[in-house]
Amino acid sequence: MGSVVLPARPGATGPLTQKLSQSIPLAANELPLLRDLQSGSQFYRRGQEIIVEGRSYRKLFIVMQGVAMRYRILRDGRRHVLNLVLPGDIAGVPGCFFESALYSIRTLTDLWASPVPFARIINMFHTHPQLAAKLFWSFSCEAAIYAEHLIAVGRRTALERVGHFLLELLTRLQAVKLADERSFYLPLTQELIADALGLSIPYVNQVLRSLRDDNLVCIKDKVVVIRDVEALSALVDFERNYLKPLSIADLLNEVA
Amino acid sequence: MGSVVLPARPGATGPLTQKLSQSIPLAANELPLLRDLQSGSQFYRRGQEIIVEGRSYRKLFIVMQGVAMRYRILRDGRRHVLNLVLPGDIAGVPGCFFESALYSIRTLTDLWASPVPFARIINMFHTHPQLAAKLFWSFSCEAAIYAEHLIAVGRRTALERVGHFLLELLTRLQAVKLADERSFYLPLTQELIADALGLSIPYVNQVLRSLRDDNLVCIKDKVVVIRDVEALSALVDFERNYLKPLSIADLLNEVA
DNA sequence: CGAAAAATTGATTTTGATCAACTCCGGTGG
DNA sequence: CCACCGGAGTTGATCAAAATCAATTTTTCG
Repeated sequence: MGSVVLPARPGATGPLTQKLSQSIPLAANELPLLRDLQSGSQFYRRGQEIIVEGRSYRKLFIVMQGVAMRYRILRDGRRHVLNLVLPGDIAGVPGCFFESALYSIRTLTDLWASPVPFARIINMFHTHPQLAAKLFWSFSCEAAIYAEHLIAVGRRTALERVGHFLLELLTRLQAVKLADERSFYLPLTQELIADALGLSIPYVNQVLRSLRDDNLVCIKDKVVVIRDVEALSALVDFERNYLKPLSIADLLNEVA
Repeated sequence: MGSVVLPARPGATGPLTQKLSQSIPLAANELPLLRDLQSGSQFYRRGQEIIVEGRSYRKLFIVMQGVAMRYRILRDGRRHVLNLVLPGDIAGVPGCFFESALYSIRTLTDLWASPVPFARIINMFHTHPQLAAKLFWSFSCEAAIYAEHLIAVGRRTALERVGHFLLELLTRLQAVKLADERSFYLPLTQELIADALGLSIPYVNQVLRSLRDDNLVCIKDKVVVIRDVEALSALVDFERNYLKPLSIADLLNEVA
């Protein structure tokens, strides 16, 4: 197990704080707690399994830097990639509330993440109910992402799936300042895309080539450039509503 | 809008209480609150839209009796059914934290459900943090169900998908005493199954016929009988772990 | 009872999988 | 520095699972 503890940078807020603050006003007294949750970064090298299906675990992992994937291997060896875990995401939910892990999580790059024991999260419901509500809200938004994946895989064509996949990553990475208006850096393999979208590798390759030929998407040296976000969104029927949640402020204000 | 308020039966606990209590010990002081949440049942007739995509809404709905589906219509008219909402389920999560509903929810039968304003849920994080944690836990388990759907639609054959779908419903309905060891009553149409699994209607029909011919599953008069649960589970690689969550008791005890 | 919804079936087509090379590239060790 | 190795990308030929199309029958429900 890689286990080099990163020195905590006092001023840094951490990607989770950044992500949350985009749509939820965070109270002054919540910031130190959030910073503390993200302070115990451990190092995991590329290709390492953070969570192994079938084994039990008692921690969540707040990703600080780097990328991982959550996946399952079926009995016939097929793999399905459930999602990519980006900086600011919390790895281990859902699936944490089971005797043993339902899915595996493996790093795609060298990665720093802060492990947080379950008990600490549960405890937060008592000590910081408002912050707990905000995390609850955040998980609900994540569930909306999975729902969109389900629709994409269930009822969309290969081209639409690939387009959605890339546009979603663009939007999610923008939320943590890891993407500019139209491009981002990620070590995506075509195998990974295929396993996330329920497609075969050669067909993903074919779809990507056609997107490249149409000057819509270019992937080179691990940099994904979406040359025309509007055109691609229209082509694949992408609505980013599900990634732009309502500010929870109104609801909280009614209570506070 | 149907809006006949059901008289509250003082002794009844409600399906949500029943479902939760299967894997979470509920404290004595939480029971009245849970009962109260489920007490304001409204009636919705079959085929009615409880939540309409694109419209805003400010309530969740605890289903007391009857069944509904959550779905999305795509621009080309295709429909994808995200899940079935059974008694004891809370309709409206996820998707509630957005400006407008991301999905529609329509009843499949006459249905009674108790609307609960968001503010009341949020408020519970302050007044009953432990119960809030339990609801949070419950939503996380639901997220595991969607993850399994995603795997099924992404990487399983049509036969496996249908088998999983029926076995999952059996297990979920058993948790609220609406199924016996091997059968349950539900108004499933083949169109509904097709739209939930990303298949075409004729193909679903073909798969169901082959299951019937093999004496594994029989659907007649809205009663689904799984003639050999073990054999079907083995055939379609169904593991019910994801529906049997860890009791949260240990985690809560560490705190209380 | 009658209309509409749902189920069933078969013929045909399509999307995307599978199979099989082959290439390109980056790292690594001699 | 270069040969080599393995992973990833690319391509084309062929195949198959499942979609689509088109009736026809059965069931359900008002």
